[in-house]
Amino acid sequence: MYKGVRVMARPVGDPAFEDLTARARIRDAAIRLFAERGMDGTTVRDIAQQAGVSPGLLRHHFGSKEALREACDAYALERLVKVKEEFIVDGEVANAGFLPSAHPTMLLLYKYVTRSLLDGSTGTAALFDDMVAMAEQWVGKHAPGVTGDSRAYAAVLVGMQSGLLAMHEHVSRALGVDVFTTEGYLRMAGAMADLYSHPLLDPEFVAKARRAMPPLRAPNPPTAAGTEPAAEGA
Amino acid sequence: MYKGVRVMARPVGDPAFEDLTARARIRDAAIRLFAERGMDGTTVRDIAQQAGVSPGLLRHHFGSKEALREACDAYALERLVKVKEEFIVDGEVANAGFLPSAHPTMLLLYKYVTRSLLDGSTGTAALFDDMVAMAEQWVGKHAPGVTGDSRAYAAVLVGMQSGLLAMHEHVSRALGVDVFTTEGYLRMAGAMADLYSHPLLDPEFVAKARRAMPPLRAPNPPTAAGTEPAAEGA
DNA sequence: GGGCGGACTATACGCGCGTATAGTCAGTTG
DNA sequence: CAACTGACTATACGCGCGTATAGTCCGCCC
Repeated sequence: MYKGVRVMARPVGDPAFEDLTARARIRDAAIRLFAERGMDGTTVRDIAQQAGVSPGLLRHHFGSKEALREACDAYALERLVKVKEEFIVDGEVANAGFLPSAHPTMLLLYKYVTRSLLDGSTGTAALFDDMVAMAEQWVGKHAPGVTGDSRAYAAVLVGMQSGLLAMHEHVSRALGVDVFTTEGYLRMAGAMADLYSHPLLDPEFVAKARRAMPPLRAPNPPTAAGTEPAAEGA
Repeated sequence: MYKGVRVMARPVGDPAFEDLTARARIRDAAIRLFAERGMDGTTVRDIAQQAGVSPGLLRHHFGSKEALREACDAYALERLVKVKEEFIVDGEVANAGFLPSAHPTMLLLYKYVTRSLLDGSTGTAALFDDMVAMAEQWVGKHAPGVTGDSRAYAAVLVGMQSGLLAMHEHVSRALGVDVFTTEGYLRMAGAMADLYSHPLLDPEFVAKARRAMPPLRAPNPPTAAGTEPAAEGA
């Protein structure tokens, strides 16, 4: 155990902490901290302290901070697809789909991947693309009222889903409960079910709005206040 | 004009660049860079260079980087409410609501605010809360099929909307067009209109899933693979 | 049992950051 | 004209970062 600075805060919920190899402890600490503060907001010294090792050991095992991130990405993705496989095995979605997500471990991985998307990881970006492709395929089969741009529909669907998690801090504040806890996640999922199963907008209203769109495509649409991104102000 | 390092890249789309006061140029450059790379990813030296002034002048006018951020927040919010007022004046929403958003200036401000939400600005966090309150009120009046948790419904709605913009990089990649351009934004809006005006999920399926939720609220739900956030792996 | 390799720590280097401060220069005011 | 003010630059300080490197300790194999 690293004694450089007295280690006070151990991952409390983690029973087998001492049993893990240092390499695994570093990776887990990194996932936790990257998920919480992002890549830039986390220092290798932070990670090392959380893992109970010296900063140098991190470099010994992973080579660099960037390489550590890639290892975390790979690990998170591997575990996620493993769960996904278990729940899609026989044909279609065996379970209700989002329910295994309510497990604390899954929630942490979701949080990590979500943050990783914002941090610009190429690995999770590829995951996003896969999900869009899957969504487009799904929409093509079970298609509800998609006007024709199924690609955009799928991209928006996946973007909203992951984006909602990206806004977890604000959604949690509005709900008074952390949406990355089982309780909060289920409450959020309930509202999402509402949103997805009942139309929110009047189709007539939408049609009218859609008719108003084409003229806006001009290079400089004739709209409200302000000329260019930089006008004088307060 | 600052000559410390030869200034090559000026904001090209900005005709009245030279006419702006240095203070305004700094603020505009900051909004642009904060929107693009976030607060942490932007240095005061970057901002100063973009604005064509010395780094010291930034401190002279704004005091600190954090104070500059707050000035940007205030400016962005002020301009946004000004536009919002113009489009809600007489009673309800006069226009189609999201259409003034298609203006380039608005898109930049949206991008800024979205990023600011992720960067933890208290000002934009308050804006988020306001929007949730407004959404809850709206949903209460024109209520579609909300089961009862209108608060969560509103929070999810606003979270998805802003979160979708937070994922703009990935959505843009999927669509092959930047969603913060007028063209891309309108395409995205079209898909959103589809999504909002037609139910995506079978209400029967949703009801079944909802019935499966309560048992999961136990502290450690009996779900898939993995024990705790940290098990040995790849 | 002697050497070899890998896990691990201590220490330091160089860089870029936000910030501080002293100084220059033009315009204004009595 | 002298004094003052405020916009602006030059320069430097200190800190914390990612990274590099030298060294220690211990189990393993011939």
